[in-house]
Amino acid sequence: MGRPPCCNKDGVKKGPWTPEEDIILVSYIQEHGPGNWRAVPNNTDLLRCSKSCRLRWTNYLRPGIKRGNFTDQEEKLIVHLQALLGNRWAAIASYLPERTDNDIKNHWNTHLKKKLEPGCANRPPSSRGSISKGQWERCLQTDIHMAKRALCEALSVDEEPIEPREAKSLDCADAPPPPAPTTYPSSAENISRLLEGWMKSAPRKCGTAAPASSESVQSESASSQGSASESACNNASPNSLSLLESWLLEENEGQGGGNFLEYMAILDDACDLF
DNA sequence: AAACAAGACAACCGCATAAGC
DNA sequence: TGCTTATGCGGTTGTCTTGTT
Repeated sequence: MGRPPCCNKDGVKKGPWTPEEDIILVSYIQEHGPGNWRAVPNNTDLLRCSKSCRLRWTNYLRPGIKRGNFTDQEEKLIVHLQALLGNRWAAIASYLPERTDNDIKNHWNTHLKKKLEPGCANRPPSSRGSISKGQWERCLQTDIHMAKRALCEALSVDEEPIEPREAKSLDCADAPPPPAPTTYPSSAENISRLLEGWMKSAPRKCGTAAPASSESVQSESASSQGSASESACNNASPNSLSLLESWLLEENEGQGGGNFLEYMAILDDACDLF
């Protein structure tokens, strides 16, 4: 179908969000909860379309979002998940609950893709057009061992980089963090301040502390879309990753198979996306 | 110090699909 | 059952920041 009618309306504001707009949006969600985005511009003074509101919330304002540097481990995980799943950023993001799909996509396009391009060893299964659902599911099942090894690499912080040529580029986790941006839209601290008051009064869903800073928060998902954030909420930690880690840990200790079925379930979830 | 280039990231656009009627 | 609308997702663009000359 076409675009939502709201985006065709005249007078819909575009461009960067202002602090005032953020506050309005956060206040509304505080009161009504996320979801029903259509109602947001109607019930507030926001001159934004519903999509814009949803994106602003999910990509920037939502509690539990980790911003800033991607760790070496996160980068490896993204690289391997991208190799497995292709450019299905929402699916990849579900394995990194503190990161948004947009964030992962941006990081991939600006950092990781360039690092991998020379060899193209981690070619994704191109696009959804070139492979059928059934084929892809079979591929995924057939390549389960490859996936396991890849994730093993991804979760092993001490291991060598995936490819020798990445050695230089993937070591940014040790680099000092870049200076915090100072302008409003880029400042996580501003958002933290913005949310601080709200989080103090917001009902605790996960029993985690309110985010004093966006770097330290646990995911308190109020997101409507969120298998990712909901799962993070339920476990107070990225459960998928924990399962993988524990499974791989057992595997490495020669007790493999214990959590394999659970991991298969995770991969089944990934398959459900096709 | 100014101009330019490159990088980084927030936001938008359009398509696909689920949901409701 | 088909149509309309809302939402989610991925690709792309625009803008701001930072680095270099």
